[in-house]
Amino acid sequence: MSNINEIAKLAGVSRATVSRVINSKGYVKEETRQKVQKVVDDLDYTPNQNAIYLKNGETKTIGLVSPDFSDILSHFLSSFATIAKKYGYQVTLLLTDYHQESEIEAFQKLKQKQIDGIFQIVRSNEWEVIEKYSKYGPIVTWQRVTSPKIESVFMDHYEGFKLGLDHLYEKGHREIVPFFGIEKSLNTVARYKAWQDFCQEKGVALQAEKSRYNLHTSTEGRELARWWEAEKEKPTALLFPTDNVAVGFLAEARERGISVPKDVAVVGFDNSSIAELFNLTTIDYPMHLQAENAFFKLYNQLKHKNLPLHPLSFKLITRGTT
Amino acid sequence: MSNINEIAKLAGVSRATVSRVINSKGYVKEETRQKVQKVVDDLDYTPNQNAIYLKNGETKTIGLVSPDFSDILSHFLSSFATIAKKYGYQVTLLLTDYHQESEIEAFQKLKQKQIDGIFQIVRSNEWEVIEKYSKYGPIVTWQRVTSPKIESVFMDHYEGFKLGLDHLYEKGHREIVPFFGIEKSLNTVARYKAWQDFCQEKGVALQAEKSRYNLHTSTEGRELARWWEAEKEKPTALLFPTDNVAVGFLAEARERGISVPKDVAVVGFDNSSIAELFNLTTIDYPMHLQAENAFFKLYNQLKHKNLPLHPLSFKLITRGTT
DNA sequence: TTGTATGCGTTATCAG
DNA sequence: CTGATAACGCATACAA
Repeated sequence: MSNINEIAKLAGVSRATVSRVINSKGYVKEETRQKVQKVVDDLDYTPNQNAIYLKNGETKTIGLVSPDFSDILSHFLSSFATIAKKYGYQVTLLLTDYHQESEIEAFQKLKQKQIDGIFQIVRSNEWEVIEKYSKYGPIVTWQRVTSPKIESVFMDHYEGFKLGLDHLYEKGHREIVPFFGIEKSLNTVARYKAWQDFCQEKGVALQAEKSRYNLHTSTEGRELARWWEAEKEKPTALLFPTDNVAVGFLAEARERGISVPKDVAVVGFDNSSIAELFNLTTIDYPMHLQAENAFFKLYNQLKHKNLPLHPLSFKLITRGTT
Repeated sequence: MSNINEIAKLAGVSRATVSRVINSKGYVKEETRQKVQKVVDDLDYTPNQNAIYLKNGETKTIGLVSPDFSDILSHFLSSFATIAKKYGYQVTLLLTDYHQESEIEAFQKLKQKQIDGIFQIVRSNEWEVIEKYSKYGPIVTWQRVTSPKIESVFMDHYEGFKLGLDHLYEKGHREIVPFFGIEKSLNTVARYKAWQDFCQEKGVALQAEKSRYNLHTSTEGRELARWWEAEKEKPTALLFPTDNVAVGFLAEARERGISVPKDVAVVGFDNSSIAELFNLTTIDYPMHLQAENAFFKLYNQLKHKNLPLHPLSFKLITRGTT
């Protein structure tokens, strides 16, 4: 279509001047600036990004590698993309569908100069395979990893879950049942371990048969309220995998006349905005800051800067449901 | 890093020859081919895609524009990406989060030569705004649209839903309750209209209060089984928004000793693979073919070809649940 | 304040 | 079968 040459010719200036106008860089007399701008507007000209990428040797784009559309991804992405944009970067989603080859393809984009860095939610290939790509650009992951080449923004959910359990114990509860999200995820494993250790430490019985996995929606939370009501030996406190599930429970409980926390105490997880609306005691999980840190780590490597990172820790937010 | 020049120097040949080896194009003596290949392997060389894109004037990439991660998107994407790959195209996901400006940014990529064409699930901007971008590359959409510039693979769900309702009527059912997916979606509106028209045509009562919206998961299907069981005036037939929801109903029904289709007839929607496993009567919704058509339409415009399109129509698949 | 010249890394045409 | 050379569209150092 139209290129910088054409604009230059029509405006009666050199390509360099057109470039200066487009990028508002360097000195341009206001008069010529307007002249050039008019031609740009008239021809509806937009620079060819591939030429710019090639010239600059960077794409100002970060690849976000994930095996699928998860709930985490969607939250993470929005925080990550926002902070990235603030620093002039775009984010492109690279879905692998749990295929190792697709993941390799994503990393190849780093090598092929299509993206400047990668943030990886969950890996499919071995770390040794992934590590090799770090020489083509920075790689940061959400998972726990001990590699000098790959940085991480991992948070140990063991700590967070423990916070909730201890809080309920202090409130006098001895019949605590926790629920979990994705069964095989490392975070669920860590949370489960916290439960195990808690039971052993406090000498209370771990009633595994009452717990459940793969809970995500508020609809499922509602269902749990019906389950609790029907249960003969009712637990006195429940610890939910997300605020979302917890508020489903609260909504159904309210409709059924179950009194929280009198009949049963409820603790959520995430401290999402809905938690406050339901006056829900929850564990603050600073995913937003985690996403910012992830970007900062990439940016620091890319631009040899030293932007400070947010300190990350789980926090108990005590509200009215305990 | 290493570029084609370096390879050429080390292999003692010209850039042109290296290019021929890399792309297996043109004549190269086997001996020199091997010599070059060795250097390529040794240096772990990969061509810079931006240079290739610039040179070729195309990226062999289609942008898939969607406002969010929907269930539809995930299914559509996998079919679409598969057929695209077969023709040498990649697919990149462009999420707009329902923001008009984000959608514009996605279309800008067409203008900036970052993608060759666009498939759009659901628009946020007016068609007049979107149309303007069609001069930079082909645009195909999943929605209904009458524009000479934008092609569509729209299917009217009215037809499909009608098929299910008529089938149940023929089987003698007069107490039919349909359920729906996303409340405001155009497809839901079309399905609802089919229900209205059906009731009027057959002279049966439309019991809107028994129906429900926003049903997606099999867990929600299970819940509907419990609802049905508790209901005093039980409908004799149910029409579900997706097979997924329907099989949840079937699973729960089985556990509760509800007999299908004796106690209640069940019809799904989509004819997904799970439908066959549950011997579920359903409406075949050829999304896979729709995705292929979407790509073919883009490809035909891009390459001035004339690949034939699949004929698209809803089909009733009668199985054991009616 | 503006223009000239050069290079980013690749492919394709044309000669040899 | 191979190499020199000219694009692709842009940004920038340097000169003017």
